[in-house]
Amino acid sequence: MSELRDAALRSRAWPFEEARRLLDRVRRNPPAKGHVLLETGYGPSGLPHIGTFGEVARTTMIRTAFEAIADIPARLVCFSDDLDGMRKVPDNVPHPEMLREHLQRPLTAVPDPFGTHASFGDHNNAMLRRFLDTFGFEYEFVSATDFYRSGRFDAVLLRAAERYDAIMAVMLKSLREERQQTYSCFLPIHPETGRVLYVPIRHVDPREGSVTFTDNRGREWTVPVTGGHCKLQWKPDFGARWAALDVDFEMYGKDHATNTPIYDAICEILGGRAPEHFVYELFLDQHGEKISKSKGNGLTIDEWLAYASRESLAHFMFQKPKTARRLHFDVIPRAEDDYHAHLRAFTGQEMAQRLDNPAWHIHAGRPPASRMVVPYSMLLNLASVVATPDPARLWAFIRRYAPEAGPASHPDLDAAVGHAVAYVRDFVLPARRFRAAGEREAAALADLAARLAHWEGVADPEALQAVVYAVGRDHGFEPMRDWFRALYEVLLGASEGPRFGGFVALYGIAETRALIARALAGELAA
RNA sequence: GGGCGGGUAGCUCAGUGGUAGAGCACGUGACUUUUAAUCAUGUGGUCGUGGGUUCGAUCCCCACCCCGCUCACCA
Repeated sequence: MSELRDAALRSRAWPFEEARRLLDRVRRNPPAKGHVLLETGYGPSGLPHIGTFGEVARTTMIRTAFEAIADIPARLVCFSDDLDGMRKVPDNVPHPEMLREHLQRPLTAVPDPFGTHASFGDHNNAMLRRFLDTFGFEYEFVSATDFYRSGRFDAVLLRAAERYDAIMAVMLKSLREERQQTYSCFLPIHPETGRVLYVPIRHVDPREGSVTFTDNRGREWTVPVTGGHCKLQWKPDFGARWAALDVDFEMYGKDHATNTPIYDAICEILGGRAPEHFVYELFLDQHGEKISKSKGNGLTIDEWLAYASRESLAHFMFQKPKTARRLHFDVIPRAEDDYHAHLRAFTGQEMAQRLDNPAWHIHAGRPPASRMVVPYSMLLNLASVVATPDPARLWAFIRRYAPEAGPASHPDLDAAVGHAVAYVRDFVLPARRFRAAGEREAAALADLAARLAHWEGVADPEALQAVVYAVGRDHGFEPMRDWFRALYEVLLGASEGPRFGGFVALYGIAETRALIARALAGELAA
């Protein structure tokens, strides 16, 4: 047995814990399909959110761990429930009035409000795939609409018609009396309106494989359960899908946890074997409230990626999936720095430690070397005080600490510089409040500009600092701090800032004079 | 009511059956000139409560307390 496998079989990292459960499962009962199938589900009623990403990232980590300990291949299916009826119009998409006309129709039957895809469901599916591809996940995408219409689901749907009573017995037990009256596991799609109907089923014909119902205008219809003419209610849909695909593993958030026995029972009624489960905790916002699409709290994937690396997000997802964790802007810098700390630690670690290292799981066992010689939290600080949206200026500061560093040789650091200046652009610069200079301050500023105009030689930070200080002294500032405060408030729009000589050296003497001129002309405070 | 998670330094959180950790914050020093964006260093915790297992428990087991989430209509 290899050193890796030996250590992996004993690792306490959660992906290995899960992988071992999966391995036990297939040892007892090897899958006829010759591989292990992991599934993640996606509801394309809105844009993919960070939880969807997390589910795929975590499932992929388990898959990677499984492949390290088993000789059976593992596949990952990303299943989009796009035959689901659109229950409400999302409030963050264009043309809501158009969408309103298509309520209750399958998402793949609703026109794309963005006008770029064949349907709204296709659009959202494409968004999901774009995100997954950006991260380099290996997966097979399956559309529920295709799955139903292509007939791949038919055998299980026919069995559901045969065992309708058994399914209903499981379902009704979980429902209140009121809902029991109208419940059916089959949701017929109206042949004329194309809407997914939540109507009582009057008759199920297992031999014909059809269901009969009455629509809201009193007309009676009989439609096949197969071929996409009927959809299954979501709980039976889960179990039926597991049975049809022979799914071995699926994780979901704890809001689904109570339903596990129901999903499993349906799966078994339909001849399947219930997969292994993993219930993860939900994400909270900075106030400890659950993150939900409708509330719009928490972070989007795009927001995270605007201010930190993909790997830092993967690192966040690796951490403690069974603990409810806060997901908001403040956790980003730490995620980035922790990720790089683990990359650095990896090199000197024994195999057992490596398998517990998040970097192993983020990079499928082969993490790169970190070139992040300046911590991201420091970069943010630095970018904030310099208040520059220009990566080159930030790089000039970085070279004071790390002269050997550069954008080409340190791509991860360069990316972090880009993220830090994005942060400055989006949060620091808009918060700046410039004020006009007072009379004495204006005179001192004009004096400083004049002395800078006569500057010769290199822009030495210490020499420039001496000039700045001399100007303050000559104009009678007491305490001297008032002079520096004035510089920051008038020129930089903040009450604190960098050591000013150093700032002038890096910002540029001519540029500083231009900045003073604009301030004295009242352009900054305006 | 069922299920799940958390309770460790002032704050946010790591962590391990063998003397308790980080970041931030705070204190001090490095600069004869505001500030820290740097470096060094220090203060700081009966690891929720009570019991059990153990040579030894913050960690494992049991009970309890507090906080939060989640499910019960829909997905």
